[in-house]
Amino acid sequence: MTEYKPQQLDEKWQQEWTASKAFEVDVDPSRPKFYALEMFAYPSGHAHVGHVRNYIIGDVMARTKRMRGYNVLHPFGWDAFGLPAENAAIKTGTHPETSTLNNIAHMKGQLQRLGISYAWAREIATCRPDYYKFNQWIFLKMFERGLAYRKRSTVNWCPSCNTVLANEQVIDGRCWRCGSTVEARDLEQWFFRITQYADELLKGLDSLTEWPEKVVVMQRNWIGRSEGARITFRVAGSDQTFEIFTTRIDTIYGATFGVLAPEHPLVDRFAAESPEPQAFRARVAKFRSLDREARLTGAVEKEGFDTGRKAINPFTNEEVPIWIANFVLAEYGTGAIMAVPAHDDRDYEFARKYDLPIRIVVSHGDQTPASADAMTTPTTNYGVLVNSGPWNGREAPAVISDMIRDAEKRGIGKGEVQYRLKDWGISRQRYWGTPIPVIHCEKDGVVPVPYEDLPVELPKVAHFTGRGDSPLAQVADWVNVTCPKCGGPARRETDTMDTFVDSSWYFLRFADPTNSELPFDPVAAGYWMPVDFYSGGVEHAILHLLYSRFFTRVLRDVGLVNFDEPFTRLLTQGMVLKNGAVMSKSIGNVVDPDDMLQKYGADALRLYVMFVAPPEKEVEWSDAGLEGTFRFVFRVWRIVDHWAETVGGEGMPESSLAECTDAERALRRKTHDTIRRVTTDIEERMHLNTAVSSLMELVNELYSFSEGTAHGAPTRGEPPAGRIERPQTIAALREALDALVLMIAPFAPHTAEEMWKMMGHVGGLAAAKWPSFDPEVAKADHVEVPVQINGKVRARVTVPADASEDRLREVALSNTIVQSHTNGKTIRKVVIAKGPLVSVVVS
RNA sequence: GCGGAAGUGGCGGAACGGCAGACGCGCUAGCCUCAGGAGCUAGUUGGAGCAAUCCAGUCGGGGUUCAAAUCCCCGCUUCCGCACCA
Repeated sequence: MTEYKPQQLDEKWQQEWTASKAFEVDVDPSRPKFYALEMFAYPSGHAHVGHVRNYIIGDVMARTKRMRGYNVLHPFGWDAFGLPAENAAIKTGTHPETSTLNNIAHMKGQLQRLGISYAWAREIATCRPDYYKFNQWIFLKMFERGLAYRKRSTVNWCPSCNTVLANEQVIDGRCWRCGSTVEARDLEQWFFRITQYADELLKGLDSLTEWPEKVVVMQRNWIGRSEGARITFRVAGSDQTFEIFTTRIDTIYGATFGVLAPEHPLVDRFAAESPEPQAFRARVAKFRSLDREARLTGAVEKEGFDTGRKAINPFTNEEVPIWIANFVLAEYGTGAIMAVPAHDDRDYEFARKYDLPIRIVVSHGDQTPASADAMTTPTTNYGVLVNSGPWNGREAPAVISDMIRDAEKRGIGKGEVQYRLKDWGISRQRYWGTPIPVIHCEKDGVVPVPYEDLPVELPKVAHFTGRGDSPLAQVADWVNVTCPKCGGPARRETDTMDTFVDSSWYFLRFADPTNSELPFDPVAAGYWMPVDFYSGGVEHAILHLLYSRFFTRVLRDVGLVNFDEPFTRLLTQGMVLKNGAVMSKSIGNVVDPDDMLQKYGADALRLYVMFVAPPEKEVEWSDAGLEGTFRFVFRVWRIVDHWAETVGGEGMPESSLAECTDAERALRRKTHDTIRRVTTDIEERMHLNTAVSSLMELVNELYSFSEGTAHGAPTRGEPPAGRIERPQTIAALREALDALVLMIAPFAPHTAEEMWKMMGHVGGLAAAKWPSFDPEVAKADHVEVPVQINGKVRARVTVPADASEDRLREVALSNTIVQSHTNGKTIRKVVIAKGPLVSVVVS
C-alpha cells in the first residue's frame, strides 16, 4: 500500500502548478469566461483560518468552473494602504512600506501552502505607485465632472487615529477601527458626490437577484430614500423664512409648533436678534453638545427651548412657536421640522414634556381618542383627515399628492425626495495612503495635477509622530512645488485618500494589471467583467460594496466600462469562531492555518472548513472535526490505492446497464446521482457542505461494493491480488473512482492530483473534464416506493425505476399489507407523487 | 421602536410540499492488533417489544392539503442590521 503523506503532496503539486503556470489565463473570446473573486486582503501579517475560509470557498468555485470548461480568472491582491501599518510605524519605527511588504510576503506563502489556485501573475498591491496612480487618475476624472469637490464641513474626527472618518465608518459614535469616541471638527475636506447616484444605486439593487437579501436590504436602508415635500414657513414679524421637510404633509393642520436643529443657520440670527444674545447662545451650545453626548450613549432625552419667535403655517395661516431641540438632525432634510405631536412619536414625546398643544387631524374611526387630552399615544397610520379645512374627509395616501400640488401652485413648497445617504468624505490626515493629486496655488486656487505628472508618489518619510496634521505636510521639498498653471509658488495637498477608494475598483484592475496608460483596458475588462462570483465578509455589506457600485457607474460615465453592476453573484461568508468568539490576537484564540497544514495537510483542512457548515453560516472551530475530514481523505486515498492497479487506466470497458449485476448497477447509479448532486450543490446552490457529504456517501458506497468483490475492501496490509476480469465490474469501479477523484479535486486538489496519476491518467486535473451526468444511469435499477394510506406510510413496494404509473398503482394495491389496511373500505383516491410515493386515500 | 434571518438528536448540520434526522463529530458494542488517540463492522430522537413492528416526535397554538420541518395565521425565543431620517 502506498503511504499517504499529505505534506509532501502539498509541496510537490504546488511546485508543479507554479512551474506550469497552471492558473494563469488570457482573454479567449472563444470560451465562456468565469471571474471568481474573493475580497482582497489587508496585509495584517498572518491569516487565520477565519480569513482563509473565504479563499477556500472561492477556490472551490474557481477549480470547479475550470474543470467545467470555463476560462477562469481567479486573481488575488493586497489592500495594502491603511492605518495599522502607520500606527505600527509610530510605535516601532519600522516604515509602513517595509512592514507591509513583509506581511504580504508571509501571507502570500500561507495562501500558496493552502493550494489556492490564484493567477499570481496578476497580483496587485494598492500601495504600489503603478496602482495608486490610477486612484489619482480616477480622482481627476471625477474632479472634472464635479464628482470630487472640496468643502468645509463638520466631520467625524477620531482622536486616536488622528484622522477623519466617513459617516459609514462611525459606529454608535465610535471609530470602526479603534473604538475611540468620535469628535466633531470643522475642516476643509474632499468629497465624492455619491449622492448624485443615490437613485441609480437604489434602483440597481433590484437587479441584484443573486445577492443575499440581507445585503440588498441593508443597502436600501442605508441609501434611505423617502418621498415627501419641502414646505416654506415664514417667521412672523420678519422677512425670514425656513424650510421643513416632511413625508406627512397630510398632517400639516396638526403642526402646533416648529423645531430647528441647534446647528440650523437661523439659530445664529435668532440669537443675535434676541435681547440676551449671550444667554441664548449658551443654551444652544448646550444642546449641541447634549445632542452628541446623547447619540454616543444611546440614552436619548429630548430637550429644547422656545425661541420666543413664531412661524406661520402656510396651510392654516396660524402662528406657532419655534423651538430649538436636540432631536432634530441638522444633516437630514432641511434641519428643521414641523412638529405634529398627535401623529408622530417624537413630536408627541416632546410636546408632552413641554406641555405644547396637540391637535388630532387624522381619524381612525372608533380608535380615535375623543380629544387630544384623552390621547395616550400618537397615531401614526394613515387615516381620514379631520380638522383640516378643505381637506376634511380626504384620505392618505391619495391626499398627499393633492396637497403637494396645491403647495406648488401657491409657491409655498414642492414635492421632494430625500436620501439618508451622504456624500463620501475621502480626506485623511495620514501618510500611508494615496496622495490626493491637487496643488494649492495662491493665485489659481485648487489646481489638479496634470495627467502626465501622475503618479504623485508618496515621499519617503522617516519619522512618524502620530500627532495632528498629515505627516506629508512636514516634507518640505515634496510639498513645495510650482503651480502647473502659472508657474508661481504652490503647495501640494497633504491629505491622502480613504483606503476605501483603493478597494472600489481593484476588481477591474485584475483584468489588465500592468496597464500604465489607463486603469485597465476596456476590452479586457469587457471580457472578464462583471465578477461572476464574489465572496467576502458581511462586514463589507454597505461600505465596500456600495462604493464599488458607485465607482463602476462613474467609470461607465467616463467611458471605460459598459455595465452598471460589478458583482453578479455575492456570497457573504460567515466567520469562524473559537470558544464562541471571533478569532483575535488579544483574546488569544487564533487558529493558525500553518499549524493545521503541518499536522494534517492542506486538503483535510480545506475539506473540513467546507464541510462543517454552509459557507454563509458562522462556525465554531473544532479540532475533532478536522480529524474527521482527515480520516475521510485517508479513506479516499486507501480505496483509490486499493483499486488503482486493478481497474486503473484510460478509457472505459464495454458495459451496458442490462448486463450489470444489481450491485454494479447500484454503484453506477450512486456515481451518477453523486455527480448530479455535487454539481448543482457547488454551481447553483453554493451548498459546499452537502457537496462534501455526497462525496462521503459515494466513498461509503465504494467500500460496501468492494466488500462484495473477491478483492474485498481495503484493510491494513492486505494488498489486493489478481485482476478483475469482468468488464462490468471494472467499468463500474473505474467510473466511480474517476468521478470521485475529479469531484474531490476542488476541495482536496493535492491529493486528487496524485490519485488521478495513480489511476493511470496522463495530464493534470485542471485540464481534465468534470464527470458528465447520465440521467439514464442515475435512474437505473429498481426502486423501493413507500405506500401511504391516509397520510401514514404502511408499506413499501419494489418496482423497476422506469415502471409506469399504472403499473406502480397496480403493484401497490396488490401488496398484502396495503390490502389488509384497505380491506372492506372504499378507495377514494390513489395519487402517485414525486419521490416517488404512492398515496392511497380510503374512507 | 423599525427592518431582516432563523428555531430540527448530546453537537455541526441534511431534507428545492412526499420515507425527518443524510453526512460528519461524539458515544456504545464487537472484530483486528504486542499496543492504540490507527483500521473495519454494527448501533446511536424518545417510548413499548426478544423481534418483525408499533406509538410519539422538527419552539408553542391554530389552519390549508391525500401528504407540512417545509405553505398561511397567531404567539414565544434567539441572532443580525438600522436606530430621534421627520
